[in-house]
Amino acid sequence: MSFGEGSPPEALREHPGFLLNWVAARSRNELAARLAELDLLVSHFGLLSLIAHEPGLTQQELVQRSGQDPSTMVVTLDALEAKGRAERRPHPTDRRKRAVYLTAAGRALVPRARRAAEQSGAEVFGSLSAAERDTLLALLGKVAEQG
Amino acid sequence: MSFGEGSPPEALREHPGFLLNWVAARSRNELAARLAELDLLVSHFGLLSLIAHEPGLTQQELVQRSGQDPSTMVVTLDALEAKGRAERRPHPTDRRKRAVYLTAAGRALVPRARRAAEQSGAEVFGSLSAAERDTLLALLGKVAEQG
DNA sequence: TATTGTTATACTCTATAACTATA
DNA sequence: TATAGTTATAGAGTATAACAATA
Repeated sequence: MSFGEGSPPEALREHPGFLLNWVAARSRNELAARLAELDLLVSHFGLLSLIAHEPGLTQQELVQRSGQDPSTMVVTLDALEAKGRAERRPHPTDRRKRAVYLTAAGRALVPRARRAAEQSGAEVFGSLSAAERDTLLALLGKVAEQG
Repeated sequence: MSFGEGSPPEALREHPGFLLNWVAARSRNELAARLAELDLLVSHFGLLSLIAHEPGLTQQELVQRSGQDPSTMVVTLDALEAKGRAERRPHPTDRRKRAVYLTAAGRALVPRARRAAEQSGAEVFGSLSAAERDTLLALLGKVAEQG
């Protein structure tokens, strides 16, 4: 079943999990399209945000915070580094570790990407009032917390 | 960014789209785990539900209703057919077309899969009250409608 | 000529296991 | 012995393009 395009099949609308996945796929596709204009993948945006939030973390720490696989982290960081948006630096006390920072270009990209994310959010959730959007966010937050 | 395990990174919680995808991935993983006990993939469950809802549709019609790619539809139906859960029959008036039906085993599987989906839903949305779940469903439905 | 279903193929995303260098 | 990072590889899941049969 491929999600997020057109409208969801009637037969499955009653399932909250299905509807959730459908809407999520649409929001994800929207976000991907917006971020593509900045030459950014969704996963790269996520990692960029993490590094911006806590610069100097090791790859292991980024792995823990993102839930990404360590090997995937290597590939993602390679890509960010190849585009000059992040850099690995030697860790001050442990030569096995690499501390990860954003470059100036990477830092400049964060607010632009954040705006793109907000625009895609506005597009997807445009049919909801501000109050409804707050309610949705609160409910999702509640579900996410009991992981 | 791999979604749905542990708890979402603080830095991204403010984005409704991100949170949505996070929760959706968790619900999807939960559903996949439940359906695996019935030897069912999520995409197969979706298609099974579609066929149960409107038996005798052609593959093209299933493609339109599901949003799946035609080539993917072939593979999915092959798998359902190999497990004796669905069957292609000749179309009465157009020899190019195949009418798709569930077998008795396929029909018997639908309520069991539906129960599994309900259980996984209860697991994921367990922290919400019934009223909150209704609200969430209504809000998601509203978002989904304006595709 | 257009449509239905099919095949072969390729691409993206992610995970597993084995390796290295350091601790 | 254990940990951080890396590499090579494989597995889902999905999409693209070309094809045969039929309309």
